[in-house]
Amino acid sequence: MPKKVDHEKRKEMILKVALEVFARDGYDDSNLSDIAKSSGLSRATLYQYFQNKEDIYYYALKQSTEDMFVKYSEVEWTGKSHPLNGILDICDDIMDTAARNIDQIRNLIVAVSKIDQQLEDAVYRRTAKLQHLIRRLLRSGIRDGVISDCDVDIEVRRIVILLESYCFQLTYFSHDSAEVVRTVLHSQLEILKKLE
Amino acid sequence: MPKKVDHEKRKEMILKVALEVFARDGYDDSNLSDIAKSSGLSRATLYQYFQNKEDIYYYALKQSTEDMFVKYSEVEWTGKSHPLNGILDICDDIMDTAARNIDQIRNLIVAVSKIDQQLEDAVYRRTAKLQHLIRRLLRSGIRDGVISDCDVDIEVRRIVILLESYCFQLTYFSHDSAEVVRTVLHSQLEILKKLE
Amino acid sequence: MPKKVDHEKRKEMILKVALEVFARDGYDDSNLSDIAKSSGLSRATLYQYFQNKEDIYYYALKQSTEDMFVKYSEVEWTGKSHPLNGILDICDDIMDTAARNIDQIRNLIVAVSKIDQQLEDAVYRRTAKLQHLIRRLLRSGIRDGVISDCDVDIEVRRIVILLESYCFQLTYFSHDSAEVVRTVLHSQLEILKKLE
Amino acid sequence: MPKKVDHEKRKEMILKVALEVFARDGYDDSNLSDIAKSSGLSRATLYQYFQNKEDIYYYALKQSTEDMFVKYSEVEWTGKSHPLNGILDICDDIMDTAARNIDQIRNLIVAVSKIDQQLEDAVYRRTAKLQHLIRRLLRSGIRDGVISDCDVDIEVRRIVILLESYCFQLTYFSHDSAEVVRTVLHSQLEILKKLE
DNA sequence: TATGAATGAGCATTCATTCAT
DNA sequence: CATGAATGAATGCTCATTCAT
Repeated sequence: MPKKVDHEKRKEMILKVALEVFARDGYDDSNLSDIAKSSGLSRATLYQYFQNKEDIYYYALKQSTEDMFVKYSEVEWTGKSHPLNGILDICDDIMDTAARNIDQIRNLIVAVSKIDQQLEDAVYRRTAKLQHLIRRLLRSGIRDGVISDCDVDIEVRRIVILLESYCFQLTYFSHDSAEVVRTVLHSQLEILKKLE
Repeated sequence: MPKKVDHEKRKEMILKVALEVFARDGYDDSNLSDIAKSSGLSRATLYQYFQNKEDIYYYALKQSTEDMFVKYSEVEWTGKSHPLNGILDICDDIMDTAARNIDQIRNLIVAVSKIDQQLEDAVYRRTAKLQHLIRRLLRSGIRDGVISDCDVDIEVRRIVILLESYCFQLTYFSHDSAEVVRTVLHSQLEILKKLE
Repeated sequence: MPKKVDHEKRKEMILKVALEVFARDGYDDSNLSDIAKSSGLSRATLYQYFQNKEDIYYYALKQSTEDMFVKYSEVEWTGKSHPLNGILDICDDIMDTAARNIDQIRNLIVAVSKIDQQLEDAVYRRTAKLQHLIRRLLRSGIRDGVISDCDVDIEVRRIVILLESYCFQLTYFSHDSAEVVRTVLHSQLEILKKLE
Repeated sequence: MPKKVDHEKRKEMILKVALEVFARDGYDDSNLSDIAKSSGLSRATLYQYFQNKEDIYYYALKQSTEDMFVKYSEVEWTGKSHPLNGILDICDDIMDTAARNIDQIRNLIVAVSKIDQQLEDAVYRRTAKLQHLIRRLLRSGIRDGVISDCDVDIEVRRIVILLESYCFQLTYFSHDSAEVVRTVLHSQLEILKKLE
């Protein structure tokens, strides 16, 4: 039973390389030769690990996003002094992460809009836990009287959309522009604070 | 010089057709055969009007954006009851226009990020007059004491960025999501209103 | 209006070359590079005349068979001394033609069995007029009392099948073997002669 | 030497599986992966039993044909009432067998025409015993005065060729068409019967 | 002996671009 | 001016075959 390489490890390695290539050139302008060369493998070998180009793309993105959002399902964000601070911390953390992984974000945006017909659903699914967490924080804040009564669903959506916009600015414009979105987000959260 | 007019007319005609094709299929998935066929010309003839595919794309987009923002240089927006209402009307008008031309917007976003290396500058150039108009309105409002004192440049940038986000949501998500951005924009403008 | 080459002529030239290549290598083992090279054209150019490889194959065969059977719709075969001699002449003519175009025949057999799922129908369609002619000759012979009463349809079918077998022997075996089929065919026709 | 037996057994098993795959998909459209998977072996292992794909094909066919014609070397066919009935029985038996194994026959025809350059010789070799048997039956009939004097070699060849034609019709056309060949064969044998 | 891993060679197809007329 | 004709350069994908373990 010869088993020179760890199949899963190789797969991940390829995906990592592929993600870089896709991020740099986009799906259409990239080609398997590049990915193969960067992987130190032949084009044919890629087909032992993945069905086709789209398959590689799909899994590269999947892995990328799963890594990115997995932590927001944790409970560590709930014990804050003020629920809005919890939300704010989460949002800041997401934006910081995004800022540190611009390539992945860029790729994600271009990518999903091509493969997944319903980007909205795709993002929704991936951020479902995150949205749930924010919703819970908002509700507890309203219950405790520290967040003014508001339509929770709409506020959650606003927050998510601003986070998306942050990523968009990051991708297509600059870090500076993205930071402006951060101030808007902060300001929107501020409005929710109940005046005593 | 009647020939010259024909030449220009035909050029514009090609660009118009090209824009439709690009909007429908995207840059990569479109091809010159389609544009030629839709123009009623041969593929080779396109090369007498433009250097190459990218050239056609570039000018098609340029024309598209120029058409879109040309009206915001007018002065009709200045005579409003409250300068913020003027800004609001302009923003709403832009967003309405965008909503009515989703394909062009989508194209624009994907396009410019490919050709123009500095998307930020490109957008800046195209919206320069618009930004100038908003800035003037803000300043006059502050001078008149109806807009609270604020960093005008930052506010203008916020507005522009939110408008961009509106377009982004329109392109990659849905009309509904985009409308959420509109509420954020309204809310941000509301904050600027001076309390008496 | 430049028109350096006659489109139809070029098409025919390509088909002629293609037929040779297909006849020599078979459909699967042939490739467009070969056809292109033999045509003195580039691979890409072939696609200006035909949709794809299968298309070239299809038309090459179509042309080949149309040429081959077109003459049997003529009436020149009817004025013979004995209707069986007419049939015999036709059959001999077909077999002679086949013997002179072994490559085309070989190609036809391999080809149609791959592309056309219903080879039987394909051959039937192409030999319909021929069958009709033989049927008419048989009937007139029976009416005149020089051909013994028989099931005309079955006899026609026998003749066609023996002609096919002749081609089959020609293709997969040898000219000599095929000639044995000719003697069988002759002998079968002889049986039909009415003894006085 | 138990290993040796296993080796042969496995070889036969592979050939059996291969024959099925080849019969189903044809030589070109089949691939070693399929054969390997169906054999429960890895692709690489096949190369320990056979040189290459063509080798597998060759032996698969060889085994197939040997199985098919092996019984006609027996003597059970000689004790018939009339030698022509013996021949007729043999021919019918062959045609029945062929009709029951259309896939193998089809494969055989396509196959041998590819690998064996001299198909005629190949078939001759495989049917040598059969031809010998028929020849003996014919001669004994002539000697006994129940079969009219004829060129035995030619008649044997006719019979073999009609049997081939039966298989050909079976492969490329239909069972019905093949049956027409059977009537021709019967009719040809009938002619040999000596009139008293 | 068996096989997981890797690959070279090959193929159909697309398309932007050039050029002679 | 306009265009029919031609093509080079890519690209995704397949598969028989080799080899180290």
